[in-house]
Amino acid sequence: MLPGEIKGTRMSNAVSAIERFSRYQFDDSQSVGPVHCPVRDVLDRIGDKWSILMIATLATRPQRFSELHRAIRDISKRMLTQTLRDLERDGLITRHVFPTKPPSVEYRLSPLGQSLLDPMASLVDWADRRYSDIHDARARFDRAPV
Amino acid sequence: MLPGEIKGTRMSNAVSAIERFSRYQFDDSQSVGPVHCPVRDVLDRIGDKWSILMIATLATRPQRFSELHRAIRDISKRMLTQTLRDLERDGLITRHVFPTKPPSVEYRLSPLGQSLLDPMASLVDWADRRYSDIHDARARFDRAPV
DNA sequence: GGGGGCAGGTCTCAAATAAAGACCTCTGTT
DNA sequence: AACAGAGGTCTTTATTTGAGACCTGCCCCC
Repeated sequence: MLPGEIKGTRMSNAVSAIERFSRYQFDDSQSVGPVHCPVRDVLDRIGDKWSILMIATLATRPQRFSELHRAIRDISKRMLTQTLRDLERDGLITRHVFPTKPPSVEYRLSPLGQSLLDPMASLVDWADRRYSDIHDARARFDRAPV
Repeated sequence: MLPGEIKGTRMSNAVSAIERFSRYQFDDSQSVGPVHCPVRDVLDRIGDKWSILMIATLATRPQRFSELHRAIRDISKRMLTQTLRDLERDGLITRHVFPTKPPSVEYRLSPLGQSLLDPMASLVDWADRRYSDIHDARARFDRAPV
C-alpha cells in the first residue's frame, strides 16, 4: 500500500488541505520549542463548546444577548459573554449597541463569520447524517468484552 | 429584512444544514428538561482539542501509538490514549494489535472516519485561508480603546 | 420618592476537565 | 543483572466551565 492510499482506494483530493495541515504538524514535530500551527490556532478557538452553536444561531438572523440566551438554554451568562467577546475579537461577529432604555445590544455575523457558514454546514451535515452510525458504534463499543 | 436573509443578500443554500441544526436548538429551547441535539452530540466529541488533529494525522497513513505521539508533540500520553479510545468508541478509527515483541498497536481510520475527511478538509481549508484575517482582527481588537 | 423590573452584563466560588510526568509490565538485549 | 522500548495507567496540579448572586442605569407604578 502506497502513502496517500487507504485500503487501496485513492483518497479524495479535497483532502489536500488536510495534507497541508499535517505538514504544518510534521514541520513542527521536527523542531524544538513551542508548537505553532495557524490551523490549530483557528480551530482551537471555534472548536470550543459554544462557538459553532453561536454562529449557527446567528446565521438565521442577528440577535440580542438575551435572545441568544433563550435560544441556547444551557449556556451560562458567563460563557455567553465570553464566547461572544472571543468571536468578536476574532472578527467573526460584530456588536452593536442601541441607545434604547435600557440599552440593547445586538450581535450579528460579519462577512468573515458568514464565510465560515459553508464549511461549517458541511460538517453539520456530516454530523446529522452520520449520527446514527456513531450512535450505533458507541453502543457496540460499550457492550464489547472488557 | 426577511428571515433567511442577511444584509439583503440571500444566504448560500449550503446553509440549509445549519438551519436544520438551528431548528433542533429551537425545538429544544421550547421544551423543558435536559438539552438533546444529535449534531451537538457529535460535534462536541470531535470538537475537542485533539480529535481533528488526530484524524488529520491518521489521514495520510495508519500509525502506531508512539508515532502519533511523536507527530503531535504536545499531547500528553494520557490525552493521546483517551482521544484514541473516544475515536475508536465512536467508530471513527480502528485499533489493531500486532503480536510483535513488544506488541505494537496500529490505529487507522475506519470508513466512517474517512467520510469525515471531506467536511473536515473544507473547515481546515477555511482556517488556513482566513488565518491572516483572524490574526489581524485580534490585533485590532487588542489595541482598541477600553 | 420607594419599590420593582429589565437589559446586559460582572464576580465569586465550586465542580469538571486537561496536562505533566512518575510509574508499570512484559519481553529482549548486553 | 541492568537497561531499553512499547503502550499504556495513576496521581497531582492547573485550567476551564458552570451556577448563581450581585451591579448599574433608567423607567414605570403607586
